[in-house]
Amino acid sequence: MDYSSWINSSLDLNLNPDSRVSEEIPKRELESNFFSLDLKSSPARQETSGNLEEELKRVSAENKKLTEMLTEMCENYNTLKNHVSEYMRKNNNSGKEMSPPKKRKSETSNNSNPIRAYGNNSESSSTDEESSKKPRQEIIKAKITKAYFRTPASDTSLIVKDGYQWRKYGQKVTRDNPCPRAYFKCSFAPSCPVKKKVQRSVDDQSIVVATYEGEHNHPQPSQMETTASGSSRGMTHGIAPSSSSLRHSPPKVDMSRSKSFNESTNSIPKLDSSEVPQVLVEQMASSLTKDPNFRSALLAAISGRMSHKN
DNA sequence: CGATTTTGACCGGCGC
DNA sequence: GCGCCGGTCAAAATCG
Repeated sequence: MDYSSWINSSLDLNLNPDSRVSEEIPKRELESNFFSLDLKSSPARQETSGNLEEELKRVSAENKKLTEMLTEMCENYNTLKNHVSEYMRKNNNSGKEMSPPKKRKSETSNNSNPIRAYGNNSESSSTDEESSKKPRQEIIKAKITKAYFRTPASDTSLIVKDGYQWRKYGQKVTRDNPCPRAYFKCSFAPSCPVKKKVQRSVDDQSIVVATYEGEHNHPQPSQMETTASGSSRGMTHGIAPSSSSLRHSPPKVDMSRSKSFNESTNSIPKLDSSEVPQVLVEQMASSLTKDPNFRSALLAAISGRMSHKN
C-alpha cells in the first residue's frame, strides 16, 4: 500500500488566488471578506441595503463552500486514518503469520526484546566481531531499531537517507520476502559496530524497512549535509529523516514502537500514538512548502495584507 | 586508481 | 547428521 495513494497530500487547498476558488469567487470579494469589518466601518462605503443583502448572500454561499471543503478534508482525514489503522493491523497480523514458531531466535528475539527501540545506550559496547561470536543471549542485547522509509517501488537500490555513511557488504533473498535484503556496515568509522539491514516491506513495496543493530560510536557525518547511504550513486528520494536526524541514534520515522505495542497488547493500533500522523503531517507540510503555487499565494497574501494595512 | 557495489561461495545456528 | 536459512566474506566488476 502506498500512503500517497490514500490521500493527496497536497490537500488541494486552493490557496492560489488564481485557482478554483478564485474562479468562482472574484478576488475582490475574497478581499472584502477578509477585511469586512474595516469596510463596514469605512465612511467611504455608501452601500444600499440591497447591496448589503447581496453581499451577505455571497458571504453565506462562500461560508457554505468553505464548510464543504472542510467536511471533505475531514472525510479524507478519516479515510486516511482508517487506512493507516488497517495497514498497521495488517502488518501486525502478517508479522505473526510470517514468523512461524520455528523462526530463528534472533528474529523473534528482536521483537520480544524488552529493550525499547530508542531505549538505553549502555549495553551496546560490543564490537562487530564480538557480537558475532558471543552467545545469542548477548547478541539480543545489542540495540536494535527499525526505521521505515517510503521510496518509489521502482527504486531497487535499497538505499535510504539516514545521514550516515554505509558500505554494502552483502545482499540476500530471504525466505519470507521476495525482495532482496541488503546488508550494510557503517563506513564512516572503521571501529563503528553498527550494521543495518534494508529490505522492502512484503505488504507495501514502497516501504523500505531498515533494521539497525548496535549504536554509532561517532557523531553523525551528515551534520554538515545529508548524504546518501554509502554514496550518492543511484540515490533516489525516500522519506527524509525527521528533524531528529541530528541525534546520535538512528534517526527518522520509527514505527517499531507501535509494532511492539501491538504485539504486547494484541489490540488495534492507536492512531494517536502520533507516529504515523506525524509522518503525514511532515509529508503534507513538505508538499505544501515545495508547491510553487502555495508559495506564490502566500507571498501574494502577505504582500496584499501589508499593502492593505499601509 | 581507489572506493564502492555486486554476487556467488562459505560459515554457523537451528530444527528435524 | 543433514538440510535449510540468514549472515558474512571476498574476488570481480563498476563507478567517479
